[in-house]
Amino acid sequence: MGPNQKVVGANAERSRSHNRQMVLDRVRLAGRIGRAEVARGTGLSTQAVSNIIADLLSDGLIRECGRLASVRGQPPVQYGLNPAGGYAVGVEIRPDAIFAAVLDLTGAPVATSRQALRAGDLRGVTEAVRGATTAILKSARVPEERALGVGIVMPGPFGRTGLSETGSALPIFQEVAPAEWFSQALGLPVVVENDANAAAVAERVAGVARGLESYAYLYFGNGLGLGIVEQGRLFAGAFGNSGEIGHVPVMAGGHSVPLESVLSRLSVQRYMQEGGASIDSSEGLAAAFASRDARLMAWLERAAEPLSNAITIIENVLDPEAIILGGAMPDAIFDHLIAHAVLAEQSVAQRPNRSAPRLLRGHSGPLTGTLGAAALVINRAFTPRIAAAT
Amino acid sequence: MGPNQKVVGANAERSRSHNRQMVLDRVRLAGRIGRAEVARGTGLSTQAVSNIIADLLSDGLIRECGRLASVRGQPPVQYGLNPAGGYAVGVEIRPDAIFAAVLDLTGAPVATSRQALRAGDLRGVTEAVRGATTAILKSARVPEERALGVGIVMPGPFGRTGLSETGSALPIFQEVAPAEWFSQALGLPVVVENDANAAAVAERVAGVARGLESYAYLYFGNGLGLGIVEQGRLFAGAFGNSGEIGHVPVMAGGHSVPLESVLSRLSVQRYMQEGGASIDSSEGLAAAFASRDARLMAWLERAAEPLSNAITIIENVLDPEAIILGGAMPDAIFDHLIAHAVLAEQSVAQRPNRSAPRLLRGHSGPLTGTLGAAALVINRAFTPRIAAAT
DNA sequence: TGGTTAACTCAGCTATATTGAGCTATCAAG
DNA sequence: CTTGATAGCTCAATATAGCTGAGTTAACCA
Repeated sequence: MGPNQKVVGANAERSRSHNRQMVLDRVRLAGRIGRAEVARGTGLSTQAVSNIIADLLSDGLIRECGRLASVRGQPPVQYGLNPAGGYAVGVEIRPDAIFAAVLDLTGAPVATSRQALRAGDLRGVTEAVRGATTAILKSARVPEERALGVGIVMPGPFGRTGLSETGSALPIFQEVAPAEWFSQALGLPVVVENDANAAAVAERVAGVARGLESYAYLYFGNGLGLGIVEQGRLFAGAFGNSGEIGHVPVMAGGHSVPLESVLSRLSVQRYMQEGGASIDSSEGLAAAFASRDARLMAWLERAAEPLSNAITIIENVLDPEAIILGGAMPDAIFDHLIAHAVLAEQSVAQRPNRSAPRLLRGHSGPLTGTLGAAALVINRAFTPRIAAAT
Repeated sequence: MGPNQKVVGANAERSRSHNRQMVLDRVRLAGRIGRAEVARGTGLSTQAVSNIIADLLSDGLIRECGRLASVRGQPPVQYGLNPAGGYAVGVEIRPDAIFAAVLDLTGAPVATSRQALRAGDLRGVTEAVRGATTAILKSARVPEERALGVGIVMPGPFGRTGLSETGSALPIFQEVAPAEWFSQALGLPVVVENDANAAAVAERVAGVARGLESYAYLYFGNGLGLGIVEQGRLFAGAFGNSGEIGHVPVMAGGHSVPLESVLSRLSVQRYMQEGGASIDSSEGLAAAFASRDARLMAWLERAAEPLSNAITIIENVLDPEAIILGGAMPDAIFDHLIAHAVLAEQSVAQRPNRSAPRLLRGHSGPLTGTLGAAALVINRAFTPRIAAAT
């Protein structure tokens, strides 16, 4: 969240940690890989890679996975991630509940939980997060030393902004820096992001963005957010509030309205309600779509143009490899939106040699944000940086 | 341009180079600074800084600038950049001419030149760039070993895109990677970017973005581009074509048109021409503005809304510290645009504790791109990275 | 069976940062 | 004017970690 990384001087120790993470990232990306190939990919000597691999093995983060039968020479010993080598907790703070999840090192979910949030004040939220964290770690039987950290997703924007009055943000964190606060309270490393960023990272850890370096994630939460990843790094903006694409004005019905008022979870719910149908669950939406509910189809019709508009903006401003659509809506609706989006012909994205489609469907469903929160931690464990968290 | 940096393994040697650049960047940023303060700022030991400073001194990149009278203790020896320690060449390739400039290490211009471009084919352009480079280095009396590199600005988008047919790009570089090509041809390190990115970097090296880490530069060239800098790094996008904000559709006169058709140098020229006045120089525009030419004022009036629109998009999607307006137009017009832009109240940018205004005027005038090209090189010399240029 | 290739290992080397002791220059208080 | 405090700086010793080059191992191929 925000500028929480600072470029820092390199020394032997930090070099090692940087290289370790780089090797780990290679292993993750490749699935299984030999040392020599890691060396070629990282620019390190085989010897250095050997030492680091030995380290990672003894830490239990990776494991041997047989040998590759190659064409010539000694067949390389393959290494892959050890799923049980580390676990990440994800916590999503919503107005009325705390969702939690545990992922293993490969990004596979191990446990999920939900508990009501009674008190919305600082102490109440902190206690609830602490409770959820210890409970889910216990229920997933994660040994203490295998807990890599906690990712927390909470509604943005962060800090004091002109949007604070909208009530979407957690006002209790306008003054307290949430990451440090929770890290202190939980005794574990903590990453805090908004839902869109978390979802974006999750797709890279284990999802459709695997192998992508630069992409954008259009996240349908209550509002509409945009998670931006470039060269493997989250784009945070100066104050950690990038990606508020929901507030961009678009034309709808002849006048200019905020994008998220016509393209978001809340928007579809309101529209359905105006039509007489009250739907407040993903299942309800999925059912309405399955039965081709007229009101829902009308909303989809109406949403197509603003969506295309948003895509044009994202493609031209950010030049991503692909745009991922996902969040708190049913799969089928995203598939429909993707199928019916009108993609501009005149666009830098309209390149003949694309490797990924311009639009992808990401993880969807009510737990997207929670799983994304945990993915933040996994991602950080794999991201090399000669930079210290503040 | 594009993904031309690759994260690479750290070793002692690369650590040193990283630290060197970090120290140099501190010195640049501070103007004059003592070793102890550099050490505190970089996280290095004073000893390490001492060694690096000695290195930089003997390389002539920095120089002693007296001592600071501090409150207590031994007054620290101050160091500052040595302007003559290195020179950067900037080359801007336009359809009909090659502009060149030389900057010293502090970013101050030392020489500029212009020569006609006869042949627009690969060989012709290459020869012209080589000619311009050697000529201007000679005329500025830069010793060979003091030439840091060449920054080249050419119209994007780069590579094959859906926009290639628009003719704005240099088609000869659709297949050849320009940076490697010119580096080979010139025997010097080469950085290639589009005009907007170059201008953005220039403001950071010596301009209004000094001290800013995350900002966006709205560049008025023939079209309209956006240079994005986050945490001191250029945001390139997946294929080096980020920032094509000119192609984003906006409402004007009741229907949707590309932003740059109502907000760009070409747009104002066309509009004036339709009104009967043919203006094709910055001086002409400045004069028209000074005399409050009715047609120009009408254009400005018409441009205000699309500009506000663009600003809203940039602020919400990128959350910059500030947005800089600049490029190939007169100062006065930018000042007018800034004064008359309507900034959304409902924006993440509307924060109470801003340090920079939301809009700034950057360098303007016909040489903005050329000077920016040279600034790219300066910037690279100061940017620490455990990453090798490809 | 012997040659070729590539992966891997071992031991010594080197580059660089850190640590701690000690020196030096300035300011402020007595 | 002396003394103490503070901060900048230097020197020498130490530690970390990656690199190099020679040697070993395991497969394939003729």
